[in-house]
Amino acid sequence: MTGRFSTHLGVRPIEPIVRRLRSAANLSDVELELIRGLTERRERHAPGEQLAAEGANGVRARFIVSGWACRQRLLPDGRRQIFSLLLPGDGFAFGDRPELAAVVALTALETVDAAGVDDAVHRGAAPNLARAFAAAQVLEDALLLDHAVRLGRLTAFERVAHLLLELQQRLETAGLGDRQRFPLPLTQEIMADTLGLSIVHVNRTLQQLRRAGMIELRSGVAILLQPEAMAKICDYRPASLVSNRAA
Amino acid sequence: MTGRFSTHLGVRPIEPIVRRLRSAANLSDVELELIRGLTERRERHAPGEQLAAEGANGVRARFIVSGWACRQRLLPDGRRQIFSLLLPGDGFAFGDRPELAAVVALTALETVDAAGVDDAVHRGAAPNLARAFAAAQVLEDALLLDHAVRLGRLTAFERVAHLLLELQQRLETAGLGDRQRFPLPLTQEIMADTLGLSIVHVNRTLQQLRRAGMIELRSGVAILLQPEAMAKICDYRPASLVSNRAA
DNA sequence: CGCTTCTTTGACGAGCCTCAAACTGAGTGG
DNA sequence: CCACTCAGTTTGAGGCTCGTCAAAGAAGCG
Repeated sequence: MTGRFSTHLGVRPIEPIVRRLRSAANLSDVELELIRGLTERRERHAPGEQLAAEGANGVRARFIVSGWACRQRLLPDGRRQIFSLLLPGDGFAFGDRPELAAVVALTALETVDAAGVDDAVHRGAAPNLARAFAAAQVLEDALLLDHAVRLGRLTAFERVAHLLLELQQRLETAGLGDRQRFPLPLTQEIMADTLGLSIVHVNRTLQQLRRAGMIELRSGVAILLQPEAMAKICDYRPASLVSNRAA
Repeated sequence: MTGRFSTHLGVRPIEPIVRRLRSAANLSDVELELIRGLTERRERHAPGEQLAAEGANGVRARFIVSGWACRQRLLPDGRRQIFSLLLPGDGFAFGDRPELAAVVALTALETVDAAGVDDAVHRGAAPNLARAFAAAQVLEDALLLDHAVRLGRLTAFERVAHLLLELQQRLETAGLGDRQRFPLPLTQEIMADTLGLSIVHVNRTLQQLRRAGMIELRSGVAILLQPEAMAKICDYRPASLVSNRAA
């Protein structure tokens, strides 16, 4: 039970997508209908299922309706690096570029085909949506740079804090959490592979954050008790500030 | 003296740009002339000079003619993370997206304005160039993911080896090195800030590679004595394999 | 030749990893 | 309804990797 954050029976299941796009650009009524009308080719995926292979071409664009996924790469010896977490409202495989990382479901997942929307945008038929997509792309790039800083120059403590703040912000934008509480359906192994740490060390670092009175974690829900203090510690600056100003 | 690799008095100074673009798509004669005709607004920059600020909008597109630069971010306490090294033939500030990282000269640098080329591509006036730019963009993204793996999941030894292999490959593509030898005008501090390591540890890791008989470093020139063995150790896979197939 | 920047070395300590095992909680089947 | 299982979390012990501090060489440059 994830309580108010349950994602599998949302009354308006498409809403996270709408909220995300609207945060980037004002959409026309026609464009809104285009998004809200996305019901074709809705699919369910089990945790661990691969939605797109690394190097794949021509994958159809999809939005994530509920559940979490990630973009990742595996090394031959089993080491894994997760590049980004994909939340409800996020999309992948837009544009016709090859996939540079595998897309994998982390939880039970619901996705919907967005090839039509992708086409409309590239045909020039949806200028506001095009702007929203461009902004989303900039945001994604910015998040990847943030991630590189985390991996290269932050301590374990800072990395965990920084990631939690990023997730809080993104989920709030998608309408799935508030300033303090948000769903966090990740195992510590997933966090470890995201943050470039071992499982054990992630566990100990989370305990540090708890003992410091900064966070609470219970049954898939995270609570940030002192978001400002956390942001100061790890120099967190909301990446979306960039994207909102994209012409 | 960097010998045969000297970059400051090249007979055909634009050639690295041409070679890079040609490796991604076949250019028409008109497009080639467009590139070779780039002589306006040629500029020199001293090491450390900032060519674009983080968050800046509307920066004019430029190609690097000679010298090395990087994209980077600084933390308030002075820590630095370098996201990518920009080599002769590379460009930056293409498209009208905000700069997500500062662009800074690492050596004496020569650049040339490419706003005209950028415009031509976006007006649809240079379809092959457009394809080359798209491929370059994919390659850049792929390199950033490689970088994230390096930072998150490779050991110091693997990181250094992986970076050297990447640079060998990119410089060979630009016509500035061969399978074994290439110019490496980086201080160990720059490598450290690229690889998420301390200067001291980079130094000791380079010595390890030397003692293992894998590399030689002398006065700004790197020699890979066993590129295949190195590639195996750090699971290096040439990122450009992806980009060459971009539609 | 003297300065500065860069590289190298040593000593030491901290952060993070590995191995191993106990604990918890949510199914699942008898 | 209660073992049983399995995935995930937590704890402990020990050690390696990597960082910090400090200072001594080297190398480039005016």
